[in-house]
Amino acid sequence: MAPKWRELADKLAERIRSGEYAPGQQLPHIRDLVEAGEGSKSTVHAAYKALEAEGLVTSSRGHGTVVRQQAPLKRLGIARYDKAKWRDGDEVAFIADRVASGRAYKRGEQTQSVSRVPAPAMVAAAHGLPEGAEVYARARLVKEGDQPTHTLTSYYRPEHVEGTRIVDPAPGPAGRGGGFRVLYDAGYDIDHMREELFARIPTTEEATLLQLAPGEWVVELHRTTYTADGTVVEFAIGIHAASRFAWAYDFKVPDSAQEAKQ
Amino acid sequence: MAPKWRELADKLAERIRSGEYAPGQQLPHIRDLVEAGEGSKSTVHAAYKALEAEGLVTSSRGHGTVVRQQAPLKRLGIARYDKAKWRDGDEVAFIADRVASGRAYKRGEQTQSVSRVPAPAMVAAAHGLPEGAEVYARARLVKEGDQPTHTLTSYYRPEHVEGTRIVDPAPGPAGRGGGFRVLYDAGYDIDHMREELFARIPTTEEATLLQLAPGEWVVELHRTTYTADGTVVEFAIGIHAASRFAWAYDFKVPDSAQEAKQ
DNA sequence: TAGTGGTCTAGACCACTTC
DNA sequence: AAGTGGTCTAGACCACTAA
Repeated sequence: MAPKWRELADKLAERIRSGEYAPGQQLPHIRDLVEAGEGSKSTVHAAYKALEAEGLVTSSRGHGTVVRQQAPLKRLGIARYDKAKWRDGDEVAFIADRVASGRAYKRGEQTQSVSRVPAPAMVAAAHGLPEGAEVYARARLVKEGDQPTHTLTSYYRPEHVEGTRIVDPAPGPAGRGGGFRVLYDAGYDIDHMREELFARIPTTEEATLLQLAPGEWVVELHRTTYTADGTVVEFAIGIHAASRFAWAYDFKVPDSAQEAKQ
Repeated sequence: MAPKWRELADKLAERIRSGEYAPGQQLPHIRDLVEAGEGSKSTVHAAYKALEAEGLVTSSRGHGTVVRQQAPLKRLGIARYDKAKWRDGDEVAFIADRVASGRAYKRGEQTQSVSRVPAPAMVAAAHGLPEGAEVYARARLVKEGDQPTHTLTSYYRPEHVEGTRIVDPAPGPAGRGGGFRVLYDAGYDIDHMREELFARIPTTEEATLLQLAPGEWVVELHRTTYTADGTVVEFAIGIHAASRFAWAYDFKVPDSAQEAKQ
């Protein structure tokens, strides 16, 4: 026998999924359900809290409890890094994504700050630097309208970017074409990348910054960008609201026996 | 001012992270903390429930509340599909992963069932079949010792696998070399793949099957496998406990302008 | 001011495990 | 039987929002 609060939560969840309670619509008030004999206030509240943790509703004092509308997944493929976009045109990679998905770019959807900092251990390892060596950190918070979707912090070696637009802490994308274009103009043509991703529980700062629903996880993405000779020119860490993104990768099936013959 | 239960949870979380409460160790009993003036039983319980949702502890009736030990992340790179492993040797891809990570393969760590079913919409789309067309589904539950880590269900077109070992519902990997080897022997040499992944809340069945901690998310992976001529020979859906895996991908930066010239 | 969700208490009782 | 976490209640009070 499942607990009473769990049964109530499941009943409401079922009605939400069936569309009986539509996105944006108010759920019954807690006190009404108490009145209706669904349990004490604590019990009904526990059910509502479970629904909130499951991402189905959001509650706020004074307002009530409303069914969340799920933003559609944003699909990220490696095509978002297409050189044609940032080298030949003047789109920034992440803006190109938006154009492709039919959303207009709005000013102010990205805030940026640049600073010179001692490299955290992971950054130092990626760049092959001693821990604590100084690097430039370019931190962005990207929004979709009012809603923050992810942070992205790029770390550069000073000798690669000193004197370029990247170091200029003006807001907005790092000039025409973004960071890759700046590196390109400085003689560092990016060639290949490695992305590593995993999901985890957000820190409280991340939960606040990204306005995460209670219980929502984040996906942390590590991107290492290389030139053709294997030099690391950028290491970036992104923190994404887990419910808003999907990633896709295409690759050849490796064959180490074949490579050995060549 | 944060709620009392939140403050208590944060205090305990801090002690866990600092190592004061080591993995496997018991946390103070709820009634003891009530005695110590940390609040009423409900309040202390709320704090413990939050810690459980955050994956820091597990509680069970009769036993108590102990600090969880986090299994280390298992890193999945595309090297796990290396043809040399399953074509020339007799390792199955997922077993090769374990060998690489120093874990021994134990019999019974994978359960398998094969059935002929109408294709779900997503599977039909991937295979280019009409919805409801029949396909073979090979479902596995993979464990690490006693702990389930992920499910993986492969869908094949009947004409590709009819009469092969794949259709034989015997337990264990699909014979020497696994599913890819069987396809290879049947004349379908796999060439490239597409993987798509996203995080979501588990269904209640998944939470039970994978023994997920309350609040833990899953990562759903869609793998489409092609031969050189673009034929889809396998579409697989994996459900992973989100806290246990990391994925890595290496790729060239695309350049559509360059490709157009070629 | 009235109405919303959120917190907290004290205590009863339940479910499960160990002795 | 004793001890653990989990559920539930009734009611008081708090924090926030809207009219």
